[in-house]
Order: sequence, then C-alpha cells, then structure tokens
Amino acid sequence: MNGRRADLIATELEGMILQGDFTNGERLDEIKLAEKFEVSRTPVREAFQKLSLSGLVEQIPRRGVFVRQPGPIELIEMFEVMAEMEAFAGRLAATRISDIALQDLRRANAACEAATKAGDAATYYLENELFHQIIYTQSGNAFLEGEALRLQRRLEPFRRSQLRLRGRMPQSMAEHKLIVNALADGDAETAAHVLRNHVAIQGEKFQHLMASLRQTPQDQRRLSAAGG
Amino acid sequence: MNGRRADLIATELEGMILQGDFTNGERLDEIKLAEKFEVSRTPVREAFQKLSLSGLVEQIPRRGVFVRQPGPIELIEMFEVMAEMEAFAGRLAATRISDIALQDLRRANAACEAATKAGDAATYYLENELFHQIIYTQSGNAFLEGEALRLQRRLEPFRRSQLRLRGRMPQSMAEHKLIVNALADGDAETAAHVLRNHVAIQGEKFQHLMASLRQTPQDQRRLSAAGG
DNA sequence: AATTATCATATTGTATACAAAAAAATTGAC
DNA sequence: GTCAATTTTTTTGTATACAATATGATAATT
Repeated sequence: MNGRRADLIATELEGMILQGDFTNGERLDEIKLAEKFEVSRTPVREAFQKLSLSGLVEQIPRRGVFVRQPGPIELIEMFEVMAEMEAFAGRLAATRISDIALQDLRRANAACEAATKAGDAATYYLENELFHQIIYTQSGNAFLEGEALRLQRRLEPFRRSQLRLRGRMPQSMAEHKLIVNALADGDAETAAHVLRNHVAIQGEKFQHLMASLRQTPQDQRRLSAAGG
Repeated sequence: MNGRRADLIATELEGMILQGDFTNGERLDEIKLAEKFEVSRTPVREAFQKLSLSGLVEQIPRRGVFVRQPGPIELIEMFEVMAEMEAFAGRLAATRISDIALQDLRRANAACEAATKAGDAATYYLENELFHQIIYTQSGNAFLEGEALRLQRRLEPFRRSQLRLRGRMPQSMAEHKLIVNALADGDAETAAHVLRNHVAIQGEKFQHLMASLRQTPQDQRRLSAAGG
C-alpha cells in the first residue's frame, strides 16, 4: 500500500514485457489490465507513460499502446552499445577497483562455475549479472552505472537465450578470469578489450541470437522457465 | 490538437527544465501547471511520469515531483559518458560515412566558423549540435544515435555555458576539422580519439563548468538568452 | 517557552464520468 | 457476393469527484 500503485504496475508490466509475456506488437488493453491489477484505468495509464519512454512500448495517439520487442537489427545495435559501455566501465574500474570488489568478482565467478556444473541456470544468470554489475559500480561513474544497468536489464532475456548454448560457458568463464586479472593488474586497456569482446555478439553467438528470435516470446519464456 | 495534450505538456516541461526555468529541487505544482496549460490535472500528471523516468524530475510518493538538476559530480559523469559515446559513434562512422554526410559536416563546420565571427551564438550552438548529430547518424547504429541524442539534449544547456568562453572556439573549430579529416580518411581510431577529447571536460573547461554551476538556473537562462 | 496533540487545509493518488475519435458491425446499393 | 455508407460499439483522452495522506496551524499540556 505505497499510495503509488501506478509505479508498481509499471514495474510489473516492465517485467512481463521483458519476460516476453506479450507478443510483439500486441496491444495493451487498459481495461483488462486495470481489472487484472484490480485498479481503475488511471494508474494503468500512468504506468504506460513510463513504459513508452523506456522504449518497451510504443504509444500511438488515439490508438493505444503496443509492446515493442526489438527486432534483430535493433538487438545487434543494443548489444554493440552494451559492449562499449562495459568496455568503458572496465577501463575506468581498472584504476579504481577496491580489493573487496575484486574478491566479490572472484566469488561471483566461482558461483557461476559452480552453477554451470550443477546445471543451475537461474543461479548462473543471477551471478553472471552480478559480476558485471560489480564492474559498473567500480567504474566510479554512477551515471554510467545507471545507464549500464538499464541496458543490461533490457537485454537480459536475450542474453539468456544466447547463453543457453552450453558450449560457450567454459569460454565465458575463462573470459571472466581474464577480466578479473586485468582489473587486478590495473590494466585498463586489456580489461576494456576483453570486456568488449566478451559482451559483443559475434560468430556463433550471432546465429544463436537469430535462432532465438524466430521463436515466439512465449516460447522463449517457456524455455527459460525450464532452465535450459 | 493532437488528442494527446499530455505528450505536448511533457515536451514543454522538459524544455523548461532543461532551459533552467525552475530552480533545483523546486516542486512542480500540478494545479498551477494545469491552469497554465489550460487543462486538467490528468494530462499534467501523465507528463510527470515521463519526466521522472528520464531523470529530469524526482517523484516522491505522496509528496510530489521535484525538478532534479544534475550536480557537479553527476554532470562530470554525464560528460564522461557522452565523450565515450561520441568516440564510439566516430569510430563506427569512420568506416561507414557517406560522401554526402562528409559534405554536410564541412558545411556545418563552416557555418560554425561564420557564426563565431559574426558573434551569432544561437547559430553556432545549432550548427555545432548538427555537426555532432551527423556523426551519430553516420555511426549506422540507430540505437546509439538515439541514446546520444538523448544525452546531448540533456547536456545542451551546460555545454552552452561552457562554450561561452570565446577563447576555446578556435580550438574547437580546429578539432572539428581534425574529426572531419579522420572520418574522410576512414581513420577510426583517430576519429574516436579526437572526438573523445573534444567532448571531454578537462582543464580550463572544467573550471568554467564549475563556475557556471554557481549561478542559479535563472541566471544561466538569462545569460543564454542574451547570447553570450 | 517549548513540546506535543489535535484539527484544518492542501495536495497527492485513484475512481468515475464524459467527450471525441477510431474500430466494428450493420445496412443498403450495385 | 462485394463494396460503400451509416450506425453502433469500443476505446482513448480528459475532466471531475472523491479518498487518503501529508503539511501547517492552533490549542493544550508540561
């Protein structure tokens, strides 16, 4: 009972869209959503405004709001920008990172490895995201951190489908170790370089991303829920 | 008469905040703004949602929305990210830029120089922004272009106060030429490097930015309107 | 005099009512 | 049967009404 149901609804809807609960281009029905959340149309509409600015939804005057899943080209572009942001965060973090943060990175990486061996996809995703978030924070640039988090959150469902290929996980782990070492050594350029390549979409990753896009969002969600 | 007054109000308010029409921390009064725009509170509130997500305004439940001008540290951080984005756009553009775009860059730069000589600040700012926007577009990455535009727009008023120092304008023009040459040569690394330094805040620019922050937003606007 | 309690007022947040526009359905002509 | 025009229905957008919470003032108590 926050007194701001609109914000809760915005967060809820954002999660649903990112998880792929709606098909691309689907219209969000104010009335049905209001009934679903047991509120009036007003807070639902306020939530729509937020979603439209973050690009998750397109608002067409007098027509309604439609969920807008990024197409293949836009996805590639977003990953390209993400790679550059991570590289930048890494370059900054290399000269600023604390010993505690380095420990946290190693712990997160170990947890990733353990999760891989245990076949625990959920934990893997969580710890992997944490690993990267630590680097954002250690960049010492709070604005960059915020932008990186925003983009990471937006790309999260697509990254999942990408990481499902088991073959890449060992390499991904190895790259994590290279990143930690570069950061520990204060080697900004290596940290930036490895991070950029780590995040960038290239080679086989590209094809897997494309393949995942041919599934419907519902399919993606079902696969994710199944855990790989 | 779009049928979406809320969007118009959002744009209007965004402009007012960016121009510094409100003091930092000032509360935006729903009722007064509704009267000012001659609408009810509903579209004003919908506009608030958008502003809050873009960070121009902070929304505190049951308290209201307050304009949030970035402080010195956040500004530095934003310029740092902007510099990196421009560098990345330049690196991409170097291998993709069209001959027509190169012509446009040279034209915009010439217009900048002419405006400087004529003491026409407004034209200078406009053409300078155009110069950079051409590079965003020529990066070939529409997502990057959008993000860069967003940040450019957010930083615009602060960049103005920074460029007011006449002494830097010749150097800025020279840097523009270096950028154009690097792009024309397809020299991605040079383009990236020069653009990063061109946008970054360092040395005397830093002090001027700090000095401009000691003025109230109203003062800044008055100075801008006066044209330098 | 200072502090707390209580009350009045103002403001936010949500629900509902209404107007305008678009989508859908029905009717009519060919 | 198909297409166009008109009517009906939905749906969006805005205004207003109401409820809940916070703010400010006043009164009471120590």
